[in-house]
Order: sequence, then C-alpha cells, then structure tokens
Amino acid sequence: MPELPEVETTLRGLEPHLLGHSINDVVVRNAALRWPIPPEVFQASGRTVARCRRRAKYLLIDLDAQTGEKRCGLIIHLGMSGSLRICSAGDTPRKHDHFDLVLDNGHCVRFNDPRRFGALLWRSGPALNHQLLRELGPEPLSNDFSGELLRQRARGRKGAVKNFIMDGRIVVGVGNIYASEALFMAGIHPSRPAGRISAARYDALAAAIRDVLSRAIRSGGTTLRDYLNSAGKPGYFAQELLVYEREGKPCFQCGAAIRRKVIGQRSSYYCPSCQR
DNA sequence: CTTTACGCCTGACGGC
DNA sequence: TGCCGTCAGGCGTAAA
Repeated sequence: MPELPEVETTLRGLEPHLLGHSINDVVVRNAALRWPIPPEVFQASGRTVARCRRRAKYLLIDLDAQTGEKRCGLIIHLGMSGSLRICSAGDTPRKHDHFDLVLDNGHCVRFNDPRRFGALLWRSGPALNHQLLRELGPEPLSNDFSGELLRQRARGRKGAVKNFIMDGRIVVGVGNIYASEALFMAGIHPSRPAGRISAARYDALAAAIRDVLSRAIRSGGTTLRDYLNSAGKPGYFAQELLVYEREGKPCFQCGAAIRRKVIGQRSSYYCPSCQR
C-alpha cells in the first residue's frame, strides 16, 4: 500500500482540485470499509474545502464550518490497496470504486480499494485530537524527528529495530518497503534489538529514513501492485529500490545475495554482509 | 510498560 | 481447467 510518499503524492495531486471548492455531494456505493463509513460524512455536502493536509498516512480534508460551529472535516486512509483519483462526475464507476466526493466543478474524487482496508471518517473538533491521530509519533520529515529521538525511545527495547521504526508511536509513515530500504542504507540488520544500536548509527538511520522518503516523494511514490496517484498514474520509485523484493539478487554495494526474512509477520529484505 | 499474533478483504500467482 | 495454499504496501486490537 501506500506508505507516506504515496499518501503525500496523492495529497499534492488532489489539493489543487479540492482547495476552495465546495463538496456538492458524497456518494457512497459500498460503506463496508475497514470501519463502516459513518452517516455523518454526508454533512460534508455543501461545505467548502478550507485545507488539505496529511498526518502520518491519514489524509485530512478540513472543511469550512459555520460561525460558532466546531471545526469539521473528513479523514481518509488508503489502507493497503486504496487510491484516490480525480474523475469526471459522470464517469462510470469501476469495480471497487467505493465512494466519491462530488465537487462543484464537474469533477469528483473517487476512492478505489480492492481490499477495503481503507477508511472514510468524519471528524468534528480538531483533527489532531481524533482518537486515531492523538497518539502518533513525529513526522519523519519534520524537525521533531532525529536519531537522538530514536535512541532515547529505543532505550531498553529488545524487539527488532525494523518493528521499532514501523511503530507509529515512535515515528509515523515508515511502512514495510521503506523500513527495509532505510535499514539497508544505514547498514543496520533489521533483526537487531532496537536498544542495542549506538547513537551514531541512529543518526545514520534517521538520515536514511528522511532521505529515502523524500526521494520517493520526488519519484511520485512506489508502485508495486495497486498504487496509483490522483491522476491514475503509477509512481516510479520501484526502480530505485535497493533491497525490497530483491531476494537472491546481488547487493548493489557488495554483490552478496539479498535475503528475505519474516520479522513481525512481514517480509524484510537485507544484505547479510552490509547490515549488522 | 513492550511485544506478539491475528484479522479485516480481494486478487495474483504457483503447484498439482 | 480448477482448486488450494501463499502472499501482498496497514494497523487496531487482544492477549501474553
């Protein structure tokens, strides 16, 4: 699925179509997403989009509220296989097109998600106070994120560092692909206990996380299976992946065969000689 | 507190 | 051709 770069790419594509426009209607064809789409989302009808932003892998569409009314908006998550694209309001829905935000300009934002792990939620009150967002760690591309922070939070932890950096309470947005990539770039073995990594190596890891995520955003994200951006086009970062899904192929640094290992029920890829 | 396993879904693929 | 098992980019929840 969409990890942080894919969500960010989607946001950037949608924003010009949404900002300042009114949502005329919300069309729900299948409410059975990860959580049932709540009827409150229909309150979006007739409201203007005041702001589009991303927190972790959540897309936040903030709507204008009437005077004296609480702030409100929509929260969208793409799950494992979700995508949002701009369509003409009259386009025939395809399989797995579960909902539309119909805009005032003849376009709509259409959500497609074969596996239905995604979500559309309504929020009233500040978005960042929402239960799903409240406990999240820092954004990896912000100044709140650093190797020092990782080192502190890892103190005493015995679990694998790969699971540690994929824990959204530590740092958000690092999914299965970019976790493997960043650990390779930093030369750290994915199974190494998080509490047994030096401050210097955590600095390298934080830098690698920033670097891989920002490069992936520049390439429009990684398309391995489902991901498409808001214009229905794939991202191109897959061709820059160093270890992910390269089991048995030679390491680009040393030539050793890349290995795959299941850590925390997820496939992890690493170079047994470059990563310690 | 940390850590682990599971399940929500569909679809693609490989083996028989 | 079909059937079955496995796997897939997330993440909340329960339980250890």
